[in-house]
Amino acid sequence: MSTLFDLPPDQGSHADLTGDLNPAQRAAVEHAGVPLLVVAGAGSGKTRVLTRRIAYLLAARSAHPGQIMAITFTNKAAAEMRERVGELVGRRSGAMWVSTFHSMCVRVLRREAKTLEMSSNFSIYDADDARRLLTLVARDLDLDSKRYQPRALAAHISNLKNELIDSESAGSHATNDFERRAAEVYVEYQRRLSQANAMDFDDLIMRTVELFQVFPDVAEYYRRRFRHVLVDEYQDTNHAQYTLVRELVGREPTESGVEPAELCVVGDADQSIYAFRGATIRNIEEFERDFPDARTILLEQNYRSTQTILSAANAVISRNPNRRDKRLWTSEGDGEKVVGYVADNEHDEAAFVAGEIDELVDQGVAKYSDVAVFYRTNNQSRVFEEIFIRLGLPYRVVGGVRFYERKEVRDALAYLRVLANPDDTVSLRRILNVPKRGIGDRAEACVATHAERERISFVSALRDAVADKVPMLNPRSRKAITAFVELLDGLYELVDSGVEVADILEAVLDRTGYRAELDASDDPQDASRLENLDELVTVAREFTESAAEAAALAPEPEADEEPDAGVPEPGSLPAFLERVSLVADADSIPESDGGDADDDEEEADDAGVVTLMTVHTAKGLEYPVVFGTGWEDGVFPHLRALGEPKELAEERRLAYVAITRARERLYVSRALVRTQWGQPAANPASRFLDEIPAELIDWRREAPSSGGGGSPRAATTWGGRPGTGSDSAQSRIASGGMRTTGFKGAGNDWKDTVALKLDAGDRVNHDKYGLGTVVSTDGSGPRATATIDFGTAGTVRLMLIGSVPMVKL
DNA sequence: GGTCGGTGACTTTTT
DNA sequence: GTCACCGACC
Repeated sequence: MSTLFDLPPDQGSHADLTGDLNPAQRAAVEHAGVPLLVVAGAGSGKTRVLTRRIAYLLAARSAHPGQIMAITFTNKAAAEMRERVGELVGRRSGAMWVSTFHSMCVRVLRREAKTLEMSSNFSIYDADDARRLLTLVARDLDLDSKRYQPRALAAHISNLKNELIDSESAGSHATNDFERRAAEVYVEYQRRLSQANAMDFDDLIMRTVELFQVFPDVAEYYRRRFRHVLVDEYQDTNHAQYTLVRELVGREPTESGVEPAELCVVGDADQSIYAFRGATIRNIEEFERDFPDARTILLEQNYRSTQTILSAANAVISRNPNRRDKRLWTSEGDGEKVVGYVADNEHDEAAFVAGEIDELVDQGVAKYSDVAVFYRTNNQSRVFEEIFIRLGLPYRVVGGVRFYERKEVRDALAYLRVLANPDDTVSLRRILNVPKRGIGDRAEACVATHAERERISFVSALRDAVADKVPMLNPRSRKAITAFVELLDGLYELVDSGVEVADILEAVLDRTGYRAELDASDDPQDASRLENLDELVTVAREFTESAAEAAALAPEPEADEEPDAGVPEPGSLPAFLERVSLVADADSIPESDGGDADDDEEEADDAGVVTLMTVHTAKGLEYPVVFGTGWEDGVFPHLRALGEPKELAEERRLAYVAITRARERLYVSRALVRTQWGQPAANPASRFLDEIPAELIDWRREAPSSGGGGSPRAATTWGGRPGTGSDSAQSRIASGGMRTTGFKGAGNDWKDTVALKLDAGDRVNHDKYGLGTVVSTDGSGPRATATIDFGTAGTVRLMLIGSVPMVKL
């Protein structure tokens, strides 16, 4: 870049890009040179900074669009960035790579397939495919499916891949029996993947890193090309993604003199909530160590929420140990207090939420679409749905089983995948007998054994079966297989003759009898399956159409840009499959601010619908009114996190995410008793509730203060000191646990110790439920629970953590 | 080869 | 409570 123009003194177009930014934002946009970390608190305008920075690179620093690579985690984020950059710089944005980690890797891998000695039309296996393959592998290795559950194996192998540990070296990293066996599974799993010409999600990243590391000239090509690398949500990167970024940027000039690219990462360690998927907060925390001359800019001014909401969020997150201090603030004033509510049970809680929404809407304070209800786990949506339906309150649940995870959709896609990649054994075996056509486990095993023995693919083995070359196969099965192979061949002909995806899909559904079977059924679920399949056909139809439109107005290819080799032709079957593999995002989230939402599927009136989702799903979104529900120890924070300081810290970040989604009004609620796993459980108040300063909360309803209907026994059995009589202290008492009024540090304080040791048969007296007998106990340490029969008061499962309002007799 | 009933486990999930 | 998987039956 010419130094002459590095610091343009006064140009109007640059001022447009930075004039309305606060000083920190402007610094982040204008920064040049050393690696830059932008620590962007919730609602601090991070997307704005990223998009402005890209536009600024073009306008003020004479960067070329083709030199820019911006990486996100979700397709939604990528699409939003692409759109907003497009608004700033116009069609030039077409030459940038703005994509997710995974699609960027797929693009590279398809281009460089030859180098890796693989075919560029590889299938992409998602978690479900991976699990199926692992089930096959584990079975073939004679592993006990209880001890070596495919889920656990999948998780372990995924972790290894995230750490860039390949199958050959996994064995030497194993520290126990499970890991040693898993390493064997890993080896065989990789072999089968490669045989199936497939990669799983984690492979996409790992193989790209490997490509860059093993072939420095390939790495140099991309390094020379991408002079600016921007990474969004940096706190969510795992080790493999981190390494990928490093390889892409480079540390020092290459032998032929290519300087490292300019790196800008944006993230917020406090919003890291995907550690369970391998994300490591270390990457953002150690950025300055990884890039020793790096610069860090903090964005703390918030443009979303009231100061009350921000203060609540700050107070909660500040309990996390070892964090970089950061305090969100706003110039917009305090706003409403947080509203708290203690419900008797989850139905009562849902009724409160529904009633409150109703009132807000009646008073004209909010529209339905302004409101979101958050919960920790998907199953908690049920009780809200029940009452919303009863009251006729329009709502929509986001998440849960997603469109592309539905069985019928996956079946249909498996057919398409087999048609695009006949070696895709997992998909082939999935549809072998779907719909039922008389090819059972036994026949499948014969074919599989034959394939293994002859070292041929599963499809070839099927053809051998037709030619009667597969031993032990009974004639009936052979006939069924012959019919199946003929069916496939008919479909292959369609593909070869260039029929468009939607029509191939229609042919699959008709010729296989899949649609006919659902048509004939009177199960209402099958009716909705049919609808989903129709929807899939529509998606395919639109995919081809929009590819055709895009081709018509595509920007001129850049001079230095050769066409991407190996990348599927737009609109084609392989392109469609790639799209649906990498975009598992069909359930669109209703817009909170109405306005620019596409109203295609808006059935309700213009007031929109209430949105229900998990806190995880809510990340990155914002709503004027937020209901945070189920704030109970054992629910949120989740039971599994209670004894683990690290997991507890992640739950607290989740609470921080939940709170900071709210713009104007925040509600937090909990239930004294909640049915979990079919049994009522009395959970204490979430410790996160205690962490919100009492003066910020307006308790609409508190727990009964004197132990409810039970005996008037004194509080001599617990270790805490008597309550101070303040609002929040009272609410703590009745919940089944008095808490200290003073705050303790995060992590392992007295709350995490078991107060009461119980065994089946013990008699107890509980302050609320009275006399009871312990039926059973479960879990240990901080997860200990006891199921207790209180006679007429019912049978209740209680947590034994912290101070329990109960004595052993 | 297909179907029914019992057993056990059960977070969160951007791709 | 519910879903997925396995083993016993038809």
